[in-house]
Amino acid sequence: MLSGDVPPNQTIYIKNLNEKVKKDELKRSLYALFSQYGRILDVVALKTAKLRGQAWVVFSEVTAASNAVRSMQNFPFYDKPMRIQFAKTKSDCLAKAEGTFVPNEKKKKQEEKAERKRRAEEPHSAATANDSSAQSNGAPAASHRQGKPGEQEAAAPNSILFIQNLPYETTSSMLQLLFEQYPGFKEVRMIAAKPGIAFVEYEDEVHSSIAMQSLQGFKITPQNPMTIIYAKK
DNA sequence: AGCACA
Repeated sequence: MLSGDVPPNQTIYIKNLNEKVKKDELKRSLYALFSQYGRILDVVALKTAKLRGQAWVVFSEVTAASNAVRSMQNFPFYDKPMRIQFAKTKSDCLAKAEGTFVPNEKKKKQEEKAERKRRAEEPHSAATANDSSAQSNGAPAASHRQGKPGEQEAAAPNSILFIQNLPYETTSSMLQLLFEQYPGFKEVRMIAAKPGIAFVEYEDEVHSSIAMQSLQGFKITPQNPMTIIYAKK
């Protein structure tokens, strides 16, 4: 019904993703965005002809996946509304975890597919279209639970937030994806000379406060729970 | 639109 007739499971399938976004950035942003809902075990995205614009996010809990499907449905991500369903088949990382992983099946499937295609196109032995360009990268690993909010002393409320403890590789566009979820968002500012921190501006203190509460301790990587305080005036 | 992971 709601989620494309696939029964709930730990993996969500996302389509209608912006195909211009590089695979690596896409994975990181998806990780950042979806770790709100629970521990993420894997993010899979391929840029092959048939798999671009789609991704899989594997959660450690079905409930997390369900919440993600519900809450992030049509979320404007890189200017395109995400379409989210449950994945049709079990992710390899889950099969591996429970010891039911069968690497042969995958090979067989690929062969069958290639053969079918070959037969359909040409009865003779033809060359196969080899479009596999998949590679793994420094993708997300399992994260810990959401940390408790930082214990820093509260400055006076301010429409500008000061973010600390960001991973070195954080970009302002990544932060924007995160912070623009909350109403009143205006802009993210980072300083090239000062990695690990950022300023995020909202229309007023009310809106900045809500975002602060919501994203306090948010982890872009498992080692980096962000600390958010009001910027000094 | 499109359901993979090597």
